[in-house]
Amino acid sequence: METPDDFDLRDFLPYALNQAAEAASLAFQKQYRVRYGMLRTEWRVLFHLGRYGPMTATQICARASLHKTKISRAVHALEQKRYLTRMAQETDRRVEELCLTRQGGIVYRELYEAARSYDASLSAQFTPQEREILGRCLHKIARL
Amino acid sequence: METPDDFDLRDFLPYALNQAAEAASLAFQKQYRVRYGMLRTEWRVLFHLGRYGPMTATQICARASLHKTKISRAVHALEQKRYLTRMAQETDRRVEELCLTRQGGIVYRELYEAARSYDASLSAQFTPQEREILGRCLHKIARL
DNA sequence: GGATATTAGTTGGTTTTGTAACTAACAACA
DNA sequence: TGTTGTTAGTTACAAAACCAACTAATATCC
Repeated sequence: METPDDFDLRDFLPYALNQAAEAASLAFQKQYRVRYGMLRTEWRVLFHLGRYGPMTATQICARASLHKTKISRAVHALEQKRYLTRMAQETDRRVEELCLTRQGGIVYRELYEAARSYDASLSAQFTPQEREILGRCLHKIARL
Repeated sequence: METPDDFDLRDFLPYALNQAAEAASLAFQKQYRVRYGMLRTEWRVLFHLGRYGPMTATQICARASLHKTKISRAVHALEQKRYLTRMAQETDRRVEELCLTRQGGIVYRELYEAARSYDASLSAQFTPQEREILGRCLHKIARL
């Protein structure tokens, strides 16, 4: 039996997801990359702290499903840029609570707005129903 | 005016796309990574040659929207593994037509089947309508 | 209390990617 | 022809990601 030739690479879900993710990330990257010299992981950490409040590296790990070495380096970089500070915990001296500085907060809010409007412009490509289904499908795949 | 707090990171399309793409890729990666020691780019090049027939590196570039250095390295690696051969063109000696070997073809067909069945298992998570919309949205975003 | 295991976070070394400069072959046109 | 420009593909170097080993603090349990 021969291989049927009806399966195009573009229809392969992991491939299609990657192409779309790359295109979307690349476009948004410009916002934080050239304006603030941030890397994607740094932006994510910044976002987490800005959006959900101070937390520890491990908590970001869990929320963002990023590896702890990535977090560690991103935190270091953000610290250098004076976007966050570490606060030693007295209850457990291994842990440091991470907290945006005033400046970090300002950058966060700017990027937050940029993210919102970028998301809106992407979402505008679709009907509300499509957008809703897209979001739901992506969540589901991410959780698999 | 305060920043409205209704925009979750998980709803940010580039983020959701990345999370989903990573989850989907990671799972399928095992197929080619551990079984054949291939990288993602290598698998893509292999797929292109197997699915669409012999072609040059530049043609793969265009089809796969991969950078030529990635292709170059992937081709080299696949050559080392004896999965493809290069055929110098007489009309233009800069160009080499890339062609799967018999072994390369066998690996391709195995991975092709693995991809099909993986895709099917992912797609089974959704209704046909959802799957259709998902695919269409992803294509659209990738082309932006 | 003290040995052992766990957890938080960092560091070092290797892989992989990204970017830009490069070589070689061809094309265009004076 | 010969100068200039373009295209195919490679290579070299820098940036980033990945993985495994590490330190330091805490928890467990005898």
